[in-house]
Amino acid sequence: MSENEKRESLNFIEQMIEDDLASGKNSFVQTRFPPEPNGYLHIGHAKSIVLNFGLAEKYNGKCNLRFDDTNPEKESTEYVNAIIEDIKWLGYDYGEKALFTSDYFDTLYEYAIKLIKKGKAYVDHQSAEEISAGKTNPTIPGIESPYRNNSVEQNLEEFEKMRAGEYAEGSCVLRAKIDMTSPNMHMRDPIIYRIKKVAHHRTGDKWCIYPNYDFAHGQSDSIENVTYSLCTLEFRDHKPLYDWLIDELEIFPSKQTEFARLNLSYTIVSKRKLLQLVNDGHVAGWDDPRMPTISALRRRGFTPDSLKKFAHKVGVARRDGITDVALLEHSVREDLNKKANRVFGIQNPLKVVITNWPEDKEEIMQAVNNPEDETAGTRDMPFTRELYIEQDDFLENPPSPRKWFRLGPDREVRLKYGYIVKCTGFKKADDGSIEEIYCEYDPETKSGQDTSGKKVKGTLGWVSAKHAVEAEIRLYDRLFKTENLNTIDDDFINHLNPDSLTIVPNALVEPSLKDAKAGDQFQFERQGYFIVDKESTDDKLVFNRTVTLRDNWSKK
RNA sequence: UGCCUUGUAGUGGAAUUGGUUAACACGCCUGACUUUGGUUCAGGAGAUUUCAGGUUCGAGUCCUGACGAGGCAUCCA
Repeated sequence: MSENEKRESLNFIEQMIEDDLASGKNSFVQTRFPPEPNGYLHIGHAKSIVLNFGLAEKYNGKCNLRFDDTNPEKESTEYVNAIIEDIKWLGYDYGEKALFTSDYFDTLYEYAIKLIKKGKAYVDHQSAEEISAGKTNPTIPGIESPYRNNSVEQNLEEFEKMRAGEYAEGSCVLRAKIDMTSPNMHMRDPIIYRIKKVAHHRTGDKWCIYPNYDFAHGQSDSIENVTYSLCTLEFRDHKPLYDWLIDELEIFPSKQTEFARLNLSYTIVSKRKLLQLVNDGHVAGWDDPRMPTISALRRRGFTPDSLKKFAHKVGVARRDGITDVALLEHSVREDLNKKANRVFGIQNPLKVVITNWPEDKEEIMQAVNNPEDETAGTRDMPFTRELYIEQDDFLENPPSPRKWFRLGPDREVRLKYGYIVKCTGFKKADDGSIEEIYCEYDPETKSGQDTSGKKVKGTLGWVSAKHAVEAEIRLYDRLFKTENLNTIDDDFINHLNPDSLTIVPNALVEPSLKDAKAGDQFQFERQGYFIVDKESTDDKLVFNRTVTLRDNWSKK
């Protein structure tokens, strides 16, 4: 039971770091988060961010934010800014400024020349198809390029011509000279520089040749003295190349370690597919609250803490699996339960007339803002003759009182912070729907000063008809109806959940919400957590449902 | 039929590095409390650690083999 008994178990990366620190192999921890600015960050990136920045915090090291911007065709400043906003929102400190691989283009160019001079790189004039064909396939040795043994002088000259724009795009590339027979395809003379006569979002027209990932990433890590370069599993095969280049270049020996990317049930985590959802209009944008992007999760009402907690709960390992979204949902509930003030919101209003309540009487009831946080205080709620409750809270023919705690003919419930009322009748509309119900309140049962001794099972939320504030509520459900989207054979678009968004245009919320501002978060009692959307206006409040409350009742 | 990574309750993920009844979390099920069918609290079910051999006093951990899963053959990252 003592403190030292509950020794926290380390994940394999922490284990490695502590071993390195202990053995003196490393004396500090430097990590980096290296997004390519070609899309928005999503929940999977959040895992990586928390891992990299979290490790730096834990071991008193540093974590750089470095944009891996070596492909000008796909990258833009819009994405850079969005990524920076997300990281700041998560609350991480990346030092003085964000770094860019493009800042190292001069150095990288020098590195290429060094490699050529060592006879370890050559300019290949074969077409893309020829190069690809030369690599053959993993089961048989590749074929050497006819340009492979050109002289250092010639390669130097031609590489300079590449840089000067004298060769057409696609006409030649710089290749590392390694081993065309390697069983590892990445070692079969990988392309390290290609011609792209495209302006770069930061360096403009300065360059018409750009290094590839393999000749940029590890080198940038090295330039930044990164000790732990953490990446996802699919880069495992690049590691020998990563090491080979650092070795040949004789630069700081950063080390790559792979971990499994996050897969989430009912969720797609692929930049390409997310882009498709946006482009094809399946969602309203990158920050559509149904998206798994960080900006969308923010708009949906997820907090930085909830995402961090989630990342820690998921853990880090080397085998890839699929995490249940329920864990994400649990993480927000856990956080918001402590932070969000409680209010009453009625999605589908049903009028209740308290027939024994005087016509014009208004009584002010005091409501607790957050039972989990005493400092949150209380608020006033006007109680009047005509109220609204949730339609779902009344049933004309309810099951037995043991199964149904809410209202029905002759049933009693408490209106929270108000009185216990008994249903004495109801009126139906022509179409058979319940138009309004009639109740009598018991004056002895006022909240806080109940002298009746009555006990009721049900407690309902309500809002005074006269004081209610209109609002639009957007109910979100999972974007996809299929649990594991990694194992489907058809187009993922076929798996979209048609009911992922339900708009409730005429909801009513309690008067205290009148001045709620975008970003304010609440728990609508018995319903879920909600956040005021950015599209909310003074005329019409708009709430996004972050997540429902846990519900042990509807499951039965 | 090449190479790399990886197989532990439904899911994620530990196991003092070869040591007794295989953590913990989510989910699920009971019960208690409750002016949220929430929260909290107490408890429970659920694993022949993919399989088959082997080494050992002792194997989830080591060895061999099989099988499964994922990745690698973009002038993407």
